[in-house]
Amino acid sequence: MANVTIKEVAEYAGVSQATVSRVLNHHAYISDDVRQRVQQAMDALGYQPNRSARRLRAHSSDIMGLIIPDIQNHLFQTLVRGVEDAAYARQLNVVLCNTDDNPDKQTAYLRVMQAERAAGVVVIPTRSNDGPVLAPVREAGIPIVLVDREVVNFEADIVKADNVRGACEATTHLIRLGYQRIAIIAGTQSLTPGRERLRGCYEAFDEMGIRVDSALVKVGNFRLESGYELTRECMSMAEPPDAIFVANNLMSLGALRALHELGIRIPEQVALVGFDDMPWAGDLNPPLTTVSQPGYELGQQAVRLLLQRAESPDLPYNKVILQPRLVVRRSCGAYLSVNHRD
Amino acid sequence: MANVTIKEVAEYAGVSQATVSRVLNHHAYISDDVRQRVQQAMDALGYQPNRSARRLRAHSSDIMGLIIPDIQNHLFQTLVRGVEDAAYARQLNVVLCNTDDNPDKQTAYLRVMQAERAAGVVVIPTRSNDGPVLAPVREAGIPIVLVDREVVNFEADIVKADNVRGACEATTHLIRLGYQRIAIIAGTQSLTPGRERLRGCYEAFDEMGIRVDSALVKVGNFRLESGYELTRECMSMAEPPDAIFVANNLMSLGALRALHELGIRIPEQVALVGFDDMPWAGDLNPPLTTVSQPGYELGQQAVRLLLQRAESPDLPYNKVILQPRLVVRRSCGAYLSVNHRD
DNA sequence: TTGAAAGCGCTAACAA
DNA sequence: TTGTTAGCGCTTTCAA
Repeated sequence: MANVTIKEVAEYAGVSQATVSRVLNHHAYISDDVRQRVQQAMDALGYQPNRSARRLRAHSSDIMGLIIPDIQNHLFQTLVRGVEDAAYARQLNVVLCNTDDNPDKQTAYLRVMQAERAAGVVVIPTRSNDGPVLAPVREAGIPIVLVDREVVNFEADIVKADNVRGACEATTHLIRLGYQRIAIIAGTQSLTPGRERLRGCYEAFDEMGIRVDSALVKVGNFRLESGYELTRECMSMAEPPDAIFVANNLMSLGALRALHELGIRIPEQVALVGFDDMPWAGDLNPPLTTVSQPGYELGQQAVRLLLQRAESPDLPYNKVILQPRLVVRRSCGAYLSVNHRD
Repeated sequence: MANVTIKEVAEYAGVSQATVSRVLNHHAYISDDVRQRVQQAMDALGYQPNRSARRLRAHSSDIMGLIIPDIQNHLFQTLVRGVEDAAYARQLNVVLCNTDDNPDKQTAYLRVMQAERAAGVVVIPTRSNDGPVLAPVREAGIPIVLVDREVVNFEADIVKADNVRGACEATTHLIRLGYQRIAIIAGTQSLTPGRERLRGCYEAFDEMGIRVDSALVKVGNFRLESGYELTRECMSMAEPPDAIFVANNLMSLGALRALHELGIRIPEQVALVGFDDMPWAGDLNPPLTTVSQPGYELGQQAVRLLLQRAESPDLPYNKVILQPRLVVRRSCGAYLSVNHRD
């Protein structure tokens, strides 16, 4: 019943395998008569070409890999949608690999992609020193596009948001609102976004001529628990901050939880600004001010770069930087005077 | 540099391809001497077996498909983690396919999986009449496990939560709290969870001897916008409800947003209970009472059934039903008397 | 314990 | 316009 081969189709249609193959691949120079007979045979038998065999010949396939660190992170979810829509429009099947920020898993998935002769791979690498695992894949002829995070000693096409600018804007916003003791809960410093967002904060302080209190700069790891812990740490200081900038969405949820548990009112007692928007950020308590990254566009651009790279492997590498946007809601206190109902 | 073949390894090591293959597959009866030479050759050359070729011979592979309708839905995200962890522990690589509830995409991905000779596929089908697209895949020898949603005329292993019980508990909870006009925002009725959850509500009304006001039963489609619209509809009634049960997480976020926009206080003016928990449900405004499905366990069980099916294709089909759990927070008004701060 | 050879399903020369 | 044939990289008889 299942797994009909080209040979059987050929016999059924009374032609050679090559002819079936030609029909399959829409070759020119096939008589209508034969084409129809073959089509009918394929339909009748429920023929489905064996991809392994095809790939073995063609040394390539119509799947593309998308390797992300954490499916629970809304930014990556949006990115996935962007990649999928763009890929789907070009007849590429996206296979999603979730590494859980585990380099071993990433290596395993890269291996799979290489072995599958994927048409390309979009990667948000687990670490900045992932070059040695990425390089062989590229050398095997598989185009790679990085998203969000750079890798040392591994130049490649990359799409990312302007983290420095986003963090700088957010921090400036807080300074302008008059907060005096602004705490920074930074993310993993071995990752580009972690470093850049912290840098953005410093730039804002610099520009506004404010001295940084290093006791108020905490470095976390982009996970919820980390935001939770560091927020509690902040608020238990002798002189707690009056505002907190948190470097990603997961950590800001942690911060929110910590503040709720401590019974601290936001933004009256401490203002909060996060990085990465979430569709329900406006439904949180209070509605959360965030720096919104264009996740969907990041994904689309990644596919665009991938296809471009596949076509012209020797072009110089591209760096696409998209602009984030500060979405002001209640948690930063911007609406305190007009909208203060507590 | 890349794409070393078994032939090259064999030449390098001075043995035959067959021998290299044996080393690769950990056959018995190989001299240590040869084994070591081959190993060294593989390392030196950076050999990676070509999966397409392997699969072409073996008619199977070490990837398993996980086909989900919506990566933005937290339930499925948790499920993915459960599947991945279980699969990873058994050396299976999970490829995730996001159908966006689009039957065409689902068909495309199923085709890919079949062509890839996947070791199995875990599917949350887009529609209850997906039987005709699922059947051929199974007939091709690929085990299929359904999760969450049943398919008519397609018996298969299935893992799901006890939707009836979950919805019944939630509704009973609202009734016990004394609400008189309870609205139901139900989900897609062509899907099992949609039907079952609505049934659960009716059961609760029955058991408690309450007459259902059919004007208060609205049927949506499990999407955020749907929850939003129907909630606005409810609240604009001449006699609006004093409590709302919403049949999934996305729709409850929509409901929340609608109520916020209308300036309606929860739970004072209307109580709210959702289905499907989210990690940040406690940080919403107000903290949301939900029926929590064990997404992670659903995923793990699915993999378990899949492997069992792969081993013994002819066993009768299993139906695994896991129990949900009502997580009481503020939105249902249970804490109104003790915790009323507004 | 190892090697030679056939063949998995497909495509692409080359011939006709 | 179609068929014959070789071979992609691997595994697995069968023979040695």
